[in-house]
Amino acid sequence: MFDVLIIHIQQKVKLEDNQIELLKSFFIHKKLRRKQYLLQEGEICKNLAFVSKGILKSYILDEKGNERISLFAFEGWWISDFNSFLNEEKAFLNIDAIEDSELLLISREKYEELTLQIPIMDRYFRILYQNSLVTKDYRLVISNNFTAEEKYLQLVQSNPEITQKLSHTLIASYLGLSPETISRIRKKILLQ
Amino acid sequence: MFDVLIIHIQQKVKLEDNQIELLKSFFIHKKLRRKQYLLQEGEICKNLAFVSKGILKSYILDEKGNERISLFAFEGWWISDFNSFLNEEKAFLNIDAIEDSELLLISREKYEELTLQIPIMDRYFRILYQNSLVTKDYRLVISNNFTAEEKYLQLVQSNPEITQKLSHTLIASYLGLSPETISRIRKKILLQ
DNA sequence: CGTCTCGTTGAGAGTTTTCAATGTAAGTGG
DNA sequence: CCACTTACATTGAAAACTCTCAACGAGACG
Repeated sequence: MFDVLIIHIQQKVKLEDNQIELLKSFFIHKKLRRKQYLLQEGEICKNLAFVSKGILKSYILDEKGNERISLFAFEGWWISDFNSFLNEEKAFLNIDAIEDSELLLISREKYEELTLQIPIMDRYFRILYQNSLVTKDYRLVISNNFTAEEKYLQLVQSNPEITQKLSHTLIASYLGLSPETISRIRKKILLQ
Repeated sequence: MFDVLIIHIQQKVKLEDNQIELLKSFFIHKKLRRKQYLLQEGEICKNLAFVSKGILKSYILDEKGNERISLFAFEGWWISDFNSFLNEEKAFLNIDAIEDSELLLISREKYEELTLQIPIMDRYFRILYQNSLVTKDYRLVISNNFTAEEKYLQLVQSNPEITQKLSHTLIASYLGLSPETISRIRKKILLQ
């Protein structure tokens, strides 16, 4: 149950056996069915979630009720409404499961306690967030400056997992494009 | 010279006096004239820079040579091409000074050493990056889903420092819009 | 005084979205 | 297992949005 998490952490920092046992005690295991919510807009995001199995997505709803996806979280990824989680403000994101999933949840208080009791977890999260920032910076540059076609091609190249496992509708939403645009781009690429 | 940095760090974690002295030894002080580069595309980004005075910007150049800004760094902010800095890959960002500035630079090796010698700096950077992720997540949602007018209004509200101190051209570039679009939005807002 | 940058405005072009229609695939309940 | 419903991908046409190009005036600076 904790294998994926422990491996993920050990790739970045070294944990002692007793630390591993202690670490496990901070988490709660949770299963999520397909389409089941982990978080809904307006709630306080109580937990940081590690995906040990499955795929989740976070998104906002636009004025017409369409999902605008901000993140896919595959196995080995963390997901939450970070602002809500850290500052106890109302979540503006929704989070739900794209397929049946399993999570390890840690609450705000436990998260704080964890980093204090196992200081090297500060290092783990520092490195995790550091890498995450690189990715987000790049996504932001792409979002602001690339055309629809460039955005799609770049995603296919840099993140095949997304384009292989997920529907075009989800991909379109993730890229901030309409499904029709994705369809037309794919057609154009195939004809070339 | 180190005041801004020390205060910034102390807001997030507690440093002992001897740690402060040790910390200072990891940094190099550097002055940058207006328009002077800190980093150019293609170089390896050797340093993480803390802005103790002034304003810097990071940007890519599009195919026509236009600057597409990814970040403004005001006093008390960090700036770098994070991917290049961490992974020693070629920088895809340029960084230069918008006005005469003063920086505190720390190299990759010193950064590593710093976190090892003063472990609480892992915590500082963890919290720093954590907050930065919240901001970037939000920027990404806006970039993908908001109209030009919504982007501008949101920036004015949430980040008045940018709209007060910087030219419309710079703001346009930061938002991924043309200067003409910003001009038209401003006109429309004034008429309302 | 001349030069350069910046902000504004107009017109036209290009890109992407929206709306509507259709066919297909997938999921659900009897 | 089949009928029904729902979701997904595609296509066309029109609308909306934003950019590009060009021109102009104002202000900063040497």
